[in-house]
This record gives sequence, C-alpha cells and structure tokens, in this order.
Amino acid sequence: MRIGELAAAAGVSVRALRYYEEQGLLASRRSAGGHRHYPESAADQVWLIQQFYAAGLSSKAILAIMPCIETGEVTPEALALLVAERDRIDRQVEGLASARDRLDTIITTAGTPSCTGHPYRPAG
Amino acid sequence: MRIGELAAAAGVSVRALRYYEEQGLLASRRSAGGHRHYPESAADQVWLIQQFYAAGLSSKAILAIMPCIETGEVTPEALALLVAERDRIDRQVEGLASARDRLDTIITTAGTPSCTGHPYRPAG
DNA sequence: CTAGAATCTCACGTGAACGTCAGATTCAAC
DNA sequence: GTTGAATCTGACGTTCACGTGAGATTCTAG
Repeated sequence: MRIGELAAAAGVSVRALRYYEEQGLLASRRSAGGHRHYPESAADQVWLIQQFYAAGLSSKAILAIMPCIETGEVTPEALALLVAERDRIDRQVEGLASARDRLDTIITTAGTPSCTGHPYRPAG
Repeated sequence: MRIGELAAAAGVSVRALRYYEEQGLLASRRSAGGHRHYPESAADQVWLIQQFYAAGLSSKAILAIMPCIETGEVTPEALALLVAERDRIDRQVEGLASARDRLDTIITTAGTPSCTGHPYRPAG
C-alpha cells in the first residue's frame, strides 16, 4: 500500500509516517520513481509505534525496542531499557491515578448541595 | 521563604517557579528590592502543579482548575474541564497499561531458557 | 497523451516547559 | 561598608513530534 493509504488505515498523518522512517522506526520499499510502498502489516506496526509514543517512550527507546518485538531476541541492554521503561510507566500510572483522584474529588464535591448549580456567587 | 529555598523544598528549578508565576499558577509577594517571597504553603502548591503537569494537563487547564482547589467553588466551565481531563486521564491510563503489558510480555519472554543470556547471535 | 491527484525532498515553523547566558541589582554576613 | 551569593529581568536556545508550504516529480484515470 502507498503512504496515503497507510496513513488513513493507521489514523496518522503522512508526515508522521515519513518521520517514523526518518527515525528508523518504519521501513519501506520504494518504487522506481521513489514512492514508498508498505505491506499490510505496516498498519499494526504504526499502531504500536503510536502506542509507545503515547506511553511516553522516545523515538530512540522505541527504536531500541522494536527489534525485540519483531525478532523476539533481547539483548541485555534492551532488556534493561525495557525494564526501566516498564517501571517508569508504573510510576507514571501511579501519578496519573493520584491526579485523577484529585480531580474526581473536586468533581464529586462540586455535586454537593451547598455548591451545585450557581457558579461562583460574587456577593452571596 | 525565598525562591531558591522553595525550589529546593519543592524539588524544581528556580526557572520553573518563575515560569509558573508567568503562567499565573503561582503568586508571590515582593520585597522592596523586587525579590520574590513565598509562604510555606507554596511548596505543596508547587507539588500539585507538578503533579498536574505530569498528568498531561496544560498550563491553561491547571490555571482554570487551581481556583477550584483553593476556594472549592466550581463554575460549570471548570466542571466540564475537570470531567474532560479526568476522562482523558482514564483513557491515558488504559493506554499506558496496554503498553506496559506489551513491554512486560517481552521482558518475561526474554526470561525464557531459549532466549536468555547471549545477545543477538549474528550467525547462530 | 495529458490533466490532475498523490508523492517526493528540502527546510523552516510550532508549542510546551523550561535551560541558559548576560548584565544589573539586591540581600545576608562579616 | 564591602564582598560574594542570591535574585532580578529580558531574551535567545533546546527538544520532540510533527505541521506546513515550496517546488519538482511520479503515478493513475480517461
């Protein structure tokens, strides 16, 4: 498939796909004229890249991890990185849960009779 | 307390504190010479700001939410924002959990006898 | 074969949350 | 009063994951 189709299929921009290739995260075959061509499996791969980006991994980290996913082979360095990122995500989830609870408390408290309805009474 | 002390107490840079003030997130009284001065409670406030930043809230969102925390008053707009951010965090946690599991699977699989030890055998 | 859509390669622009350097000023200690 | 550390106000630099033209080339449909 061509880059526009892949972009549509994966729900990302064409520019993003070129950027992934630039970072070494996504390979492509080229036509005689230089146009990129992808296999069907590329969509899943892009999905995974997006997921890792969303999880806060950098391009470099993803680059180091991707081969492990494709081949199953894990170097000690990659393993260390994997563990470090997993633990970082764990801590991030804790922080998120904490912030979430904070927001939720305010939301719930706002539902209290003494507060609901009228917004900010200047001289009440 | 002075800005350097607050920075040390809250574990952030002096520049960050000035930035928070610039964004309207953190107030300060000034000495005759123009130096910033903070109450003890500022450390907790900075902590909260950091937590919200870490949770992916923008300066603008935090700015809108902070008054609710301090006063307990919640305008309808603020409530909508609070709910939106809470839900966004929920979705983000889901994504993080998914990515985490992905990493964990690789880590665990790497502990398997057929893979442990030797890193990437070029011609094995 | 030709028009037009898609893609190509530069290469600068963006927004967020600060980092960092410069030069001037102020504060705390002696 | 004087020194040296801390703080001040700009203002430009940084990093990341792209956005956004510009201008040229390639593919596809009729």
